[in-house]
Amino acid sequence: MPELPEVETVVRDLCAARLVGRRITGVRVRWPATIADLSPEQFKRRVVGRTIRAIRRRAKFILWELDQGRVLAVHLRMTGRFEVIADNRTAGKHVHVVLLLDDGRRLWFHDTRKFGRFYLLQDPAPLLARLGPEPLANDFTARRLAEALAGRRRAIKPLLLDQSVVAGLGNIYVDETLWAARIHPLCAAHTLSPAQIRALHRAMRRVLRQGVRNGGTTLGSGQTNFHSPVGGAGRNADQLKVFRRTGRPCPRCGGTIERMQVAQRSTHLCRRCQPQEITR
DNA sequence: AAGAATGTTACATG
DNA sequence: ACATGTAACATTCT
Repeated sequence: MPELPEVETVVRDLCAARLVGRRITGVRVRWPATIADLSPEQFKRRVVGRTIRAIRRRAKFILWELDQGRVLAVHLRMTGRFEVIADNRTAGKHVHVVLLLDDGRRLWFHDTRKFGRFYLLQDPAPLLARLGPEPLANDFTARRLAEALAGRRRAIKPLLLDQSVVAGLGNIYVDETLWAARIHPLCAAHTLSPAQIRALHRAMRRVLRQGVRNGGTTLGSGQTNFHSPVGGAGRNADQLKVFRRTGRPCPRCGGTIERMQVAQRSTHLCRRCQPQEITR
């Protein structure tokens, strides 16, 4: 579900819901594996009483900065989802963590597939140490992208999915970026021309910014699809050019969008716009 | 009703 | 050290 634009949308939504300044007055853990490294009891003991000082994003992590120098880093993985609850509904079976707040509201963590993780840390630096640059940061230039790709002989798609190369892209936005840059997903990174790297850089930022502007991508209508914490679906699905559009016409050239497997992920492309370079 | 699903990591092999 | 491939996590959706 969540890639950079979705996680950014979640963080903005949590901030807009005025969670900063609230104190956590209680914790319920219904699926202990969600809490990394700590027992639910240890987690509860360390979190209850803390005040939320700030909520930020790094790559696909949501960073809850608490008082006493603690940070709760949450990774949503595939189906993790926060929901701010202001009434007295009862939690459904996929709500695995509940945080009670001092203003009477609750925060639910839904996660159908149970891959999401909460890391409660004194210092998040080790967790974040291996992440590559933020693609939307002001200082992420085409030159920095070129540096990140320098000397790499791997195919470009698996490299862009690798969070230590660039942080925040996932399967949707990589396919959309490569289509926009007219680059074949199997193209070896070291064969990209400077012009292609500039195109890739521009495409990546345009595609991600559009995703953020549209409040993320919600695919289909199931429970497991992305929703921001106050319940909204993202509006970006309409803007996707190739992702899950197999067999439909390429919006740029009219060719047929194809699906192939790359790096064990389903990959969508237009072969006419994204020719595979001959690599040796 | 089999296969795929927005993510990551550990492990094996080349 | 680099690269690639597979399995695993757990459940739902098409």
